Amino acid sequence: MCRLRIVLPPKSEFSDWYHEVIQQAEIMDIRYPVKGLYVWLPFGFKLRQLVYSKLREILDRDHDEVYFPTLIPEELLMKESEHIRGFEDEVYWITHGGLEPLDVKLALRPTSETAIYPMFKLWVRSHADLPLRVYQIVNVFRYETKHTRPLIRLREVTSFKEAHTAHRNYEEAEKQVLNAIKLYKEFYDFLAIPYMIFRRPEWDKFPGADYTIAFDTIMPDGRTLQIGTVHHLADNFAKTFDIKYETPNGDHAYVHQTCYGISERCIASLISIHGDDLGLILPFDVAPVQIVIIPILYKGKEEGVIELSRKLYERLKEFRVVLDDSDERPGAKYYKWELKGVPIRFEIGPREAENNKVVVSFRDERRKFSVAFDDVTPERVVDWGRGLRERLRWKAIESVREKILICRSVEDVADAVEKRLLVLTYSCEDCEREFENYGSVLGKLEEVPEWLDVSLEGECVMCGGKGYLVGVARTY
RNA sequence: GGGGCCGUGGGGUAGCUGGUUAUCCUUCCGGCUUCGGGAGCCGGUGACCCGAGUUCAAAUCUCGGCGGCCCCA
Repeated sequence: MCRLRIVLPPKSEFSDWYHEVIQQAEIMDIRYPVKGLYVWLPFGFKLRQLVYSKLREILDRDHDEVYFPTLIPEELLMKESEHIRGFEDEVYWITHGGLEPLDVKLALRPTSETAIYPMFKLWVRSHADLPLRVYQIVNVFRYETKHTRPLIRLREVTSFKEAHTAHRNYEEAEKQVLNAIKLYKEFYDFLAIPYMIFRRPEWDKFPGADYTIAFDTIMPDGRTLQIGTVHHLADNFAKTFDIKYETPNGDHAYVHQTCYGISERCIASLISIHGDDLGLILPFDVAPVQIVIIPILYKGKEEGVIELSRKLYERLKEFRVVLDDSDERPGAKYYKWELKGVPIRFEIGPREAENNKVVVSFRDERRKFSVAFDDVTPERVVDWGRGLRERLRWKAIESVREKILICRSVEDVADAVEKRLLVLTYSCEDCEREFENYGSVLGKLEEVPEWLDVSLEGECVMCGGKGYLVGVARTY
């Protein structure tokens, strides 16, 4: 009698699923008529705000938030030669003011090093000004020519959190790199997203950096997604932008810098890794709607049901809770709020009203159980939220783990990458680049995740020499 | 970087070897009725991507632009 309407493609068809879920769950409207630019819808923007306020909270402990201009004059952008070589083919240029051609072309920032560091030169005078740690959350522009995808490959990255720091020497900057990694771990653990940390190969590091550390996660189709990067810049930019400080004994020295960033790809991974065939599954802390209460109204028995629903609503007001008394039928409401990833649902019908109970269902498990109304306290709800995050975390780790294969021979590598697995194998420095023939080389694994059992060192599968663990995969 | 496919109401589509009022589903709006996993009935709003060309006549054919999707490197 009730025809099952298929609204989402199954998650096993990941590309289609992703495309649809982003629209249907009202994360983004992807119909904006410029390639690579998308509109954040209210629900998606709320999710963004909740996720980024966690990121802010983490950074605010020892960084200051700032805001630099979007436009960078050509001369500054071009100053660091290696840096600009990495970006020049994807910079947007402003060439006119009204009808007048501009004397100085202005770039829409592809990232902000060249905007920020000339100011660092002015700000840093003595060793007492160091360390200097700032961050901003801004849009950046890149003229992508390949496939653009909402939240993943954009021409306007709308939510780029970039941090920039300056230190007295290489070692202190390196400590900051480790600190940044720690902060990013905390952030992704909070989102229950598994990650692996790689040191990018020389040819793939950030243009102008001494080295680059990257966070990668694995999407449901087996391709990896880079969801965070940390760069040690040494004194490369300091020399270019002449950022010097006076040491305690009166000498002058160049600062050593780091920068590190996270973009809305964190939202892409959040959606992709936890979601299922019915839509989003969001951790309790970042869900725009944390709780939905659905009254089940029978003719003539509405009063008690509405009364108990309101009472529950009042009691849980400190959370983001919706009492859905619209005139859709209960089943339709269940599907709607499941699509939107609401972690906890309460159902209240005549049976519950009569016995002072409520029916509870968690988004990830979908089984229902009955609880006495008086037992539904805010503390209990927080507890349920914690439990849900743990379950999500383990489920995510499982799904990532089964997409990793440890390979002991070159043939296995080729085969596994073809099957969309993330390959971990051993390589020495000389042979590392050879693996580019099979997929993208993610670099040297910096540390073994607690959920993976593998040794960081072994024999290079190419030449038999002393090797370290490297990742090879298809990437986004 | 190379190749292929496609643009029709808000979403998904039929029509495309040119010819009357552009098909169906869904969404949306109004009404009735119903409500324990996507109810039903009645009524209504709403579309041929843009530009040029061919033609008596273009959603339909040709070219260009813009936009989207897929495959390979």
